[in-house]
Formats: sequence, structure tokens, C-alpha cells
Amino acid sequence: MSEKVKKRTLISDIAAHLEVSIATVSLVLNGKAKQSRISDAVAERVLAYVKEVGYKPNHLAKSLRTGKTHVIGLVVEDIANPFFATVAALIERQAFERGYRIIYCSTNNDTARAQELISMFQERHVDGYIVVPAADIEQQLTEILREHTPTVLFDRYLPGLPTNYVVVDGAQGIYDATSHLLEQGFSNIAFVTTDSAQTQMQDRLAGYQRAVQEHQLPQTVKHVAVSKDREAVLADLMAFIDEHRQCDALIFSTNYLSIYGLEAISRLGLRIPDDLAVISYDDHDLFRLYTPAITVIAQPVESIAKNVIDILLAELTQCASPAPRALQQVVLPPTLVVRQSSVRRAAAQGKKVRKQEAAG
Amino acid sequence: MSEKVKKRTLISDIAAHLEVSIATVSLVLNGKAKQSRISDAVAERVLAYVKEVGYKPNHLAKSLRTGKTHVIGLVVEDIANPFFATVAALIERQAFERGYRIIYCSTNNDTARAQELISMFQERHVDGYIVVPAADIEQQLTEILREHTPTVLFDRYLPGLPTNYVVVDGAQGIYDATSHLLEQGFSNIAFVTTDSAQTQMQDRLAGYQRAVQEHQLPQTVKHVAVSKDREAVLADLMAFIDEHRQCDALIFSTNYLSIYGLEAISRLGLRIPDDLAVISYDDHDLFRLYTPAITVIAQPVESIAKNVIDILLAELTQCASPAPRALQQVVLPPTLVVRQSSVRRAAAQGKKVRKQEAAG
DNA sequence: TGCGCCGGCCTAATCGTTTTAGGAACTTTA
DNA sequence: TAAAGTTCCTAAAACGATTAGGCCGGCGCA
Repeated sequence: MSEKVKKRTLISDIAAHLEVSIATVSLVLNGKAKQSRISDAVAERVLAYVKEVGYKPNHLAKSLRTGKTHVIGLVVEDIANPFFATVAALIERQAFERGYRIIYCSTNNDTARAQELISMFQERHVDGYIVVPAADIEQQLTEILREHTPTVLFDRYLPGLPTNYVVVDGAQGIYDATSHLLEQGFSNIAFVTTDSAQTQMQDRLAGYQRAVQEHQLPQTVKHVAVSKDREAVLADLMAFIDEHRQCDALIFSTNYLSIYGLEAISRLGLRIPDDLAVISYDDHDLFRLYTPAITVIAQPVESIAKNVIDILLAELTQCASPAPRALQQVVLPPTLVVRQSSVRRAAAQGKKVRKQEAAG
Repeated sequence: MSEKVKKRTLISDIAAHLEVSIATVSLVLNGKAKQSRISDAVAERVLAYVKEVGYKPNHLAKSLRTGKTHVIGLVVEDIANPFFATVAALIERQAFERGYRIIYCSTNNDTARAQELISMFQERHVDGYIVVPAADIEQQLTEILREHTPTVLFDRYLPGLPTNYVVVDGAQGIYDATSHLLEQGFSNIAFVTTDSAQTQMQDRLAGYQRAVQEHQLPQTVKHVAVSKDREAVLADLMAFIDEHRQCDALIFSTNYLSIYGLEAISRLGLRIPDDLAVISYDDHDLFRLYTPAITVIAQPVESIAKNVIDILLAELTQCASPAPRALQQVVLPPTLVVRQSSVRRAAAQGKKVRKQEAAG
């Protein structure tokens, strides 16, 4: 008489209670009543009873049998980064509405971890992948592709790998940002990026280079080695900024670099934009709220999410066709959002002020 | 002769190749070789071959058979909120090391969504739950508890529900913050919180009330109705601040409220801390970097994560004992991190300055 | 009356594992 | 030499669903 552990209802319980076969119940539940010529009367009884007892099929058994899990594996660089968090949230919502679930993981751009995660997703039999590829995971991805599991990359791609991808035209974004700074009268613009060799970073660098070359201006590029050691990164950046007093503007290639940059600039006691104009690639709460507000190259997050999920779901649902589908490779335009950090103030001549300080 | 889809290796393939039974392979792989008296010779051959072909068991089949998925469902309010993101990341790491995987979802404090998610986790047969409970989900949780699925709540709990939980002593945190402001000479302190009736918010409010009552000071509480409409929230906050010019300090009950608050204060052209001191519950990148840096009541994220996962794993692994385990209900202390936003500057008398401005 | 057809439902195989109950071969004991 | 142990491994029943194929009875038609 002790309190019983409530057993989960099984399809067999339903069948037994209604005195029909398990198959009948299953067919009704999967909407195959009509094509299997189950009478409406029986179908209705089944549905009514299922609803009454709140039966939920066991997804494990279902997936084992059908080979479909309706789960998509999402591998991003860092889910705590607002850019990835936002895109992930948008993707999740759309996938949910279409009956797919998302499981996410962060690689922190660590190749080994990325491999581990993809391997874990394989074990869990995800139906498809959305991946922000870390460096050197071509092999793992090749394996996935060989299994014909639908896959979409975003933010960056791996040259030479025949995959779908959705990326942003970072070269154009940075080119526009640089041009904007030049129009504002800044003439010595440095570009701060990471030491990554990945496509998105190379593109952004290329955009900077094209812009300064076109105007025959000096080119100053800083490659920051990102490490766990906050202070080391800050020290590195501060040294760079301090050693390049001739620069009057800085473009950061990604949001977390900009955050380091703002802290470095603040510690050096420099003022934005009077001493140094600043533009960041990627938007962020902080940039909107910072004083002064930071000009950014915003990525079209909604559009990225929509394209990614559309491409993936198209592949997932048209799995019937055995013919290899055409690759979808989408490049979206970013938007320059001009705020105070890159706009010359009427009153102060930033450069002059800074040189005085340096001299003092 | 066309390129073949590489079939996954099965345990039966291994068995066939080694000319042993499937059972033998399975026993060896599950470390039951010794207790099943499999000879070392066979065990080694199995392991060697498994490694060679890179066999990975099908988790779906395994889980179906054993009833264990080694997956923990994590339901938080908003995974994009740095507090939850950090705790989630810490929990994930620890769980991973102990062989468990985490799947997360955000409720956005929406009861219906929370129910949907828990229901989805039930379908997926998670082994345990970690939940930041939205309001009114007692019933769902009761159902989980009746199934004896190990569960730990955190950040807040549901009074009356006999569950494990890990929370932070928000009352003490806010009390300390209020006291600190009083010591700094601020005497008219308002408390800005949400309209939530949940325990964590009520606790924080209680801490404020105790502090002001002890000093027989006026009590000013603003309940912000958080909505999707950014501008509406901002307008509401700006109106409140504007109508309470006598206040010289503001305490915000949670990080995203503070972010709204900073924007409101900035739009009103008020200066921190001269016109208005500010303290936020919860730390955030933004608060460290803001000018001036914002004083916060920091929650012990590592400790929260460690307690949560330890309690959960203890229940998950000692499932053998049928006796109901004692409930673990942990309350951790927060830390006041004093920064410039709550410290009177020697030079300026904030209150005076502000009154002048208001008069002008 | 016999045949085919069709509507209505069920039987049973299957997905890839785990795990219990035992069985064959060999060794020891009496 | 038969009984009793050991040692090493296997057969087969689960787990909970899906789904191809089949069976049966009734109806229309010649």
C-alpha cells in the first residue's frame, strides 16, 4: 500500500485498454490512419484515450526504430558571446516551431574540444549539424559529410570543404568602417585583430588593407594572441596603443577584442574619440551603453539565423531525394551603425590634444 | 560501384569478426569482464579491435535498454544572461567530466514555456533536472518528483515544494549594499525591482526594507513591469527617477534592470555617483567596464554550480538506495564588490550638484 | 456460386543494445 | 569413474516503438 511509483503509460497499455492492436494505435498517432485504412471511429477512440491519459511516446524507442531523432546539434565558438547567443536563440525558436530540438555546445575555438563535441553529437545521432567551425576540424566534418548528414556552417567556412554556409561580408564591413573614419578626418587607422587564420578574420583584415591601400595610407595591424590571461592580453594591447601614438583611430575585428580595447584605452587615460576613435566589428549591449557609444559594424543576426535554419531544414525534410543537392553558400551584408566613438567633435581637435598630453 | 555510404559499425560486426558472441563484447565494453569471468585474452582482443575500428555504441539503443540517458536537463530563465550563462557553463564542465551531458533551454520566465520544456525533457528521458523555476510550475515539478527523478532548483525555490535547492542570500546582500550606501552618506535610497513574486526577488526586497527600517529612513520601492518593449521599460524608469529627485542612490535587484537603469540615468543626463549612486545585484562585464565602474552584489557562481552538480550527481549515482534521501537546501552568501558608483567623491557634493541642475 | 477487390485491422520483424540464466568443456574430488 | 566445481562464454529475452505485409469478411459482378 506504499505510494507507488507512477509507471509511464506505454503504447501497449493504450492498445490493451482499447482492445485494438499496438499497430493500430501507432498508425493513428503518426497520422497514417487514412492511408492504412483505419476507420474514423477507431481513430477517434484512440486519440481521445491518448489525450485522456496524456500518453507521450518514448522518443528513444521511436528514434531507434526510425533512425531520426529530430535533434540538431549546434556547435558555436562561445555561447556566452552575445553574437552567438542571439543567433542560437533565433535558430532555436525557428527549429522548435518546425518540430526540431537544438542541443548546443561551445568549442571555445579549441580544435580538440570541437572534435569531441561533434563526436558526441554523432553518438547521440543528431539529424543535422549547425557548426561554427574551429580551425583544423576538416577531417571530422568530412566524416559527417560522408555520412550525408545535413550540415550548415556559419560565421566562417573552411576553404576546400564542399559545405553549405552562411557568412557575413566582413571585408566590406571593415572597408566601410575604414572609409567612414577617413571621411571623419581620421587618417592614421590601426586594425586590431586576433592571430586566427580563419576566413572571417582574414576577410576583415583584407577589407582594412584594401581601404588603406586605396588611400595610400600607412597600414598598422596588431595581431593579439588571445589567451585565458586577461591581464596579459590587456598589457599587450596597452603596449601596442602606447607605442602607436601617431594613430588616431582603432578598428577591432571582433567584439571581445573591442572590450579589451576599451579597458586598455580607459587605463591609458585616453579619451574616445578625441584621442582615439574606435569602431568595433559586432554589436554588443556594452557598445550601445558605453560613454561615448561605440560605432559598430553590426551583423544581420536575424538573417543569419533564418538562412541557416532554412537551408538545414530544407535538407532534412527532402531527404527522400538521393541526388546530391546544390550547395547553398550565402554571403550577407553587414551594416555600419555610426555612434559617437567615430565621429569628430566640433570643439576639440583630438590629435592635437593627444600630442600635447604625450609631450607633457 | 558508386561511392558507398559508410555504414556504422555495430556490436554484432565486432562479435562476428572476433568470432565471439555479442554478449561477450558487450560485457567487456561495460567493464563487466571480470565479474562475468571473461578471460583476459578475449577481453584484450575485444578492446583492441574495438579501438581499431573506432566502434561507438548506439546511445539510443543503450538508453532504451538501460533506462538511463546520462543526460541532465537544465532549465534556466535566460541562457543569454551572463549569470545563468556562467553557472550553466560551470555546471556543464563538471557534469561532462563525470560522464553526463547537459541540454539547456531558456524559459524567459514564461510558465507555459517552462512546462513545455519540462515536458520535452520528460519525453527525452533525462536522468535528472536542474531548474530555475518560473512561477506556477509547481504542478509540473510535482510530477517529476513523483517519478523520483533527481532534481535540484537554483537561484530561487518554490515554497511548499519539498525539493533540493541552492540559492543565494539576497536579503543579506541587499542589506549589506544598503548599509554601505548609508555609510557613504547616501540617505535617500530607492530600490528598483521587478514585479515578480518569486522568492529571490522577495528576499532582496526584504533585505532593503530591513535596512531602511533599522535606520528609520524613507522607503522608496519601484516595481518595474518588464516587457519586450525596451523603450516602454526605459520610459517607465526615467519617469520614476525623474519623479524621485530627492533620492540620492538606487539599488537594482537584478542585472538586466541595472542595464536599463544605466541607460535611463544616462538619458536623463544625471551623473553617477554625484547625482545618483548606483548598486546592482549581480555582476556583469558591463559593470566592471562602465565609467564609473558599478558597485555590485556578486553571486558566488562557482559555488552555486558546484553545489548544484554535487547534489544532483549524488542522487543520480546512489539511485540504488530506495530510501528517500534527505533534502539538500543550501543558502550561499553573496559578496559586495565596491566600485566607484557607490562611493562619494571627495570633491563634489553630489546632492547639491543635482539640486542645482534641477533648479536650473 | 465463384472470383476479385477493398476496407479494416493485426501479426511479427525490426532498430542496437544489455543482461540473466544457463551450458559446454575441463578440472578436481571421493 | 561419476559427481561436483570452475571457467569461459552464449542464447535469447527484454527495452518501446514503427511499418511492411497479410488475413478476413463483405460486396459487386458475371
